[in-house]
Amino acid sequence: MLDINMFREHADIIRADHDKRGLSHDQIDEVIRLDNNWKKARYDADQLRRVRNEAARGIAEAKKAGNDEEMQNILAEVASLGEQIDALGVEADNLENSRDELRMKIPNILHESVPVGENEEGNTLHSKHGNKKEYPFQPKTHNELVDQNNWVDLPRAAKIAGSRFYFLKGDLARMELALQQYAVDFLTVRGYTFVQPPVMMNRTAYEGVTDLADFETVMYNVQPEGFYTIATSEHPLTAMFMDEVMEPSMLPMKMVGISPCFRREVGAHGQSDKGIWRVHQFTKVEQIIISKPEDSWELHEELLSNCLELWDSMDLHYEVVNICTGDMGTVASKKYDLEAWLPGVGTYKEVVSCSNCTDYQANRLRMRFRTPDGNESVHTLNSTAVATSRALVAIIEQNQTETGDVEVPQVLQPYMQGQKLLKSCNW
RNA sequence: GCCGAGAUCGCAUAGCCCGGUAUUGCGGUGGAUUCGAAAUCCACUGUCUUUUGACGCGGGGGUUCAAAUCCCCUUCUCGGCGCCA
Repeated sequence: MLDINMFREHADIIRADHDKRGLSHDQIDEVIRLDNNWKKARYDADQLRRVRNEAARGIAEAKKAGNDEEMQNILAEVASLGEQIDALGVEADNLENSRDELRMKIPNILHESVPVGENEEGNTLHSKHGNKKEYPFQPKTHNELVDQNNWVDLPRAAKIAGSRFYFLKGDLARMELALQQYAVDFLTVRGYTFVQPPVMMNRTAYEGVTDLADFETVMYNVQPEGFYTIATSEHPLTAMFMDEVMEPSMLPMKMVGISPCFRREVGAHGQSDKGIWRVHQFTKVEQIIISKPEDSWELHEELLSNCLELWDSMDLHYEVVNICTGDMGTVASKKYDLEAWLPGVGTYKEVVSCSNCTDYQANRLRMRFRTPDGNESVHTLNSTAVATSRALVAIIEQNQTETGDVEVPQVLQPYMQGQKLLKSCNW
């Protein structure tokens, strides 16, 4: 959510941003109109409250002085004031709610380096990494490889849960665990604090970190308590400091989180998403930073460079793309994606997303830090380190041999008792 | 799950019984003093606002001219009992 002062003082900046995104100015104008009406209603209510407060003080004094007649006089004067104040107060609240409901839908201001484009076609190549290996045979898809080795059981998962769930078995499951440990260790030595968050959140906290539409299409609602299962540990880790004023000495706060991630994936269908690529549950190791505004762009590059080093260390081939205006969500101001090469499928596909959300989440969550001139909103940043299911797909396809075996990346071998090849599961 | 006690400004605290301008300490910022520092002293230190104005005592509702204070609901914390991986 953008600061209300942006609408009052710098509406031109928001309008210019909407032009870049190809959006009309209607919503901006409506927020400004509602804000003006709210200010007026509030002013009127404040004036009536003032009259009432003055009367209340008068009554208190008259009572103290034992002047009963004076007290009765004042009481008669303010008899109907309460109702008027309530009516104006309700009007002001309604205006404020409408204003903020609309304000929540207005996207973050994009960074100047974000390329302009209508959709994902407009994303620009930032850099290429690793070797695009040549295979002296026709590379198989990850789906063919996991079937051949019995590493994934989709039909039985569908039987006991539903489609897009999976059992991960044997050595592939062990490599999944190795990936988690490796990524956590990798970031811990770089000064990030390991945090395991709750995997469910209440509605209020969740509204602070996500697009409202996500409640219908992404999150599971857990009854009877009404919790929402998290779609990523970004959400609990960012909301962790909701409603708090942080000490500047705590910033930047760097965390590495791990959690299962739950996604309903409403509306997702199609052959290309078969298997474990797009699923309802996976594990993700995530980087989170809460920083002062002046540090966030440098730290955004740090998050990216952590990803590059991590993925390079596993000897994988991938590209980094700079997400364009038309492909950006509402929350991020700038976003890089890592797209790994899948030789079996023959395309690059998204495995990491690295965003600077500036003060957009912090404004909703009321997360501030202390400065000599008052409290200021912090900036929040997040980046995948590894989403294990997708990293597994990239490793399986890129490290396959002619016989359908998969080589374990060297850096993961210590987490698997030195094992160099994944063994098939025999059932 | 049951019973009891709590939640007050960044932190810690007073006020609550008995309704009438939110107390004090710490921390922070600025200033005085100093060659400089420590110590000391002074001021400021919740939010909003076109306001010598309004709001603010976990959240929501009620009673009242007036609620931190009284009543109801709710969340969380602590203690006791129960259950439990």
